[in-house]
Amino acid sequence: MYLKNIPNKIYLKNVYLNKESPFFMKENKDVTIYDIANKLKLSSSTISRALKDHSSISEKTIKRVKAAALEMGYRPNILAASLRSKKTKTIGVLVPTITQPFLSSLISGIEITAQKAGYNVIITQSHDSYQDEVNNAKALYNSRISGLISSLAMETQDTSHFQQFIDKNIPVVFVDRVPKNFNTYKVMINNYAAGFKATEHLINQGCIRIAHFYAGSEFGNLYSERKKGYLDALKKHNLPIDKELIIHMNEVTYEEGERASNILLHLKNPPDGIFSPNDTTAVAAIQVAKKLGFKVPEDLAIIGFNDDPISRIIVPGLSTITHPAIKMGKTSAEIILKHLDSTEKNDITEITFLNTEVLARESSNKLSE
Amino acid sequence: MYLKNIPNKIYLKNVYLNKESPFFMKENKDVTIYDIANKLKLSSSTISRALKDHSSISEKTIKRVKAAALEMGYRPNILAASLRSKKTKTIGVLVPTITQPFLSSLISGIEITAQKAGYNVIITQSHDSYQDEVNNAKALYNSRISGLISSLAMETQDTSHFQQFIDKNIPVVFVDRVPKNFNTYKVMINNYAAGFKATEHLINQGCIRIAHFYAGSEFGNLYSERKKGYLDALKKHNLPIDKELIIHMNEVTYEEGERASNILLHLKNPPDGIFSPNDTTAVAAIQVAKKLGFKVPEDLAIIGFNDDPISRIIVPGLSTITHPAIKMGKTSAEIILKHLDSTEKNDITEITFLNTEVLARESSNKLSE
DNA sequence: TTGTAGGCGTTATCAT
DNA sequence: ATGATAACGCCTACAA
Repeated sequence: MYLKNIPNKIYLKNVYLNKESPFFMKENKDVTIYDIANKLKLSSSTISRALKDHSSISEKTIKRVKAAALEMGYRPNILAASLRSKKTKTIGVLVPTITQPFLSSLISGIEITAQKAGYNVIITQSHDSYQDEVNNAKALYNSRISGLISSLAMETQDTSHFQQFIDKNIPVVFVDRVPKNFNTYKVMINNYAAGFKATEHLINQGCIRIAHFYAGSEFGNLYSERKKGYLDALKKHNLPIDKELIIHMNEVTYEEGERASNILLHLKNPPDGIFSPNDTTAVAAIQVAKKLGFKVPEDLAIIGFNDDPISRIIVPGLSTITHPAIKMGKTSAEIILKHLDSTEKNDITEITFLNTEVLARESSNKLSE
Repeated sequence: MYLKNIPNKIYLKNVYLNKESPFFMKENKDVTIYDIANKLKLSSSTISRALKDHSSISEKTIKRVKAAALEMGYRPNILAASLRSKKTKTIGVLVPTITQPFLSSLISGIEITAQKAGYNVIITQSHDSYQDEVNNAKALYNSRISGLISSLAMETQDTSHFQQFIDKNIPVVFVDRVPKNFNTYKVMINNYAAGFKATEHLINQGCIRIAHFYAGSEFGNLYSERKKGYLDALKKHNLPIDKELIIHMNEVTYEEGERASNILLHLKNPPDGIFSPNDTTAVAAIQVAKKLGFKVPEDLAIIGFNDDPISRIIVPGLSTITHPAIKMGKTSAEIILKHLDSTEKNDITEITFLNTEVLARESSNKLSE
């Protein structure tokens, strides 16, 4: 009887031997279930069960145990539990950067949902570099995350570094910038439909020569889908497609937006509308237009994409496509949690499309004149 | 000889019994140092040492071990190592929100530095709620983070929930919104000096009636320091202090900025300059001023704080105070790493002040006329 | 309802 | 230079 739970007892000697925590320091050893067991003359397994309200433990014991745990300042050792159960309760996030408004909102949504479920969120940034993405994926894998949420780096063409998660049945959710040929959960908006809507909105406002910025690699097919929507909207309304009005940019930065806008607005026959696949470049367009003496929206209507904070601050207010960032984050996290909860095989090819809408502000408002 | 390393062998039976991973699934068991040991007819301790280039292991063995590890797809189990060593290699971050440009940049800096050192970053948001801050602190504590970086919630008056970390010798770094009476690492800017510089800049531009927005609780003394700098700059230049021009706001939001600006610009004797403690409210001031027919900077010069992305996009460009967000993040992480590296007692009362500068754009440029 | 025992994977200590 | 062993704290199959 008095011999049980010995291991920890012996080790207590170390409290006095360990240089880093001599007995006079308050850096006291953590209380374990063994300590509670000894105090209550119970076994460690009973404590373990009681703390989790196991059905086989009597009400009375459960109460005693919990009271003692509280009093002794017990905190469960997640590491030990994880090692034993092989489950970590952490979600890994791997995105290009966290400083873009869309992505920081996305992560915020993930954090809120994870938080509630008692999960930790580990973040990593690829800075749009393929190599960093590969390295971070490896690091997260080694950290034994229980699920991964990722948005691809611009550079990424090959996604085999995500396969390791699938092989271990660790759910992977791609958000927004998703790969074409990788079977796993995806949370995205319908970029084609959004591009179509945005363009049609300009057409409805009376634009007949609509320009488009078009960006990035073909792999994360997000921008090319928006472009398709743009083209099809023109077709539907019998408007000619003028290649001169479709400008490619490498990055969707303010500078690239300025460059593209300058090209467009110096054409002999400049556009009367621009559909920009991003708010930053749309704002650049507004500024360049104003500088060159174009009136927005009278001479040139502009619509962006994302509903970034600037879009409501710029004058005139930028019309844009709403992009439900926080909701996408929450949804992604929910998918992970659901996958982990269910014991059966999940269908990981599920794709969730979230809704987007035209948010009309002044920059496209030609009709009220 | 053939009996050693038995434990794992026996357990292998479970591979066939475990419902979640029957033998025909590829969800194979992780390779452990025992597996390598068996294959090479060595002991697990030798493997463990070899993998860490321990000096007592022969070159030859180290090579053999590493080759085998690679070939067998070994990955170290961080959980087991952490449990054993009581060290986790994770940094916890507890901030009001990650969607503010300043904070997302801060976290980005933290992540970059942590990444390089092989640390994970766990993020949590308090949403400026005291209760959430307390809960998140507890959760991070239970996750056994090795260090904490935090910026206080607006609501927070009491910081005793951070004491648990100090008691366990877990380094805590407060950034930007730091508590007055809590002895630990702090990384901040000199808000007093920055407020002084900003105000003096406006005075040098010829302003003689300078207004100021003033926000938030007194506890995180950041805004009150900026205000002190403002007041002292006026004094130094023998300008009167007019209480009418000092407007308190509860939050530093766009809406509050609009409200405050409207009050100011409807005064009989409106200001000819505004020092806003934040870019968002400064931008609001620009917009309100323009709407009311004030010319910026001719009638009203404005300077903000932070150098948020909007400040260079708004027209006229917003003069502001640079706030080295990424650097603050990197510095905070470095402090944590340094603390963890050193075996001696550290001086945790160290305060690091980072430099800020006036970044003059058009919104305060009265002199070039 | 409660207890026993052994293992999760690694590492430090003490041998050899 | 290498090996045996116990311990980190928790959990669960099996026993009582």
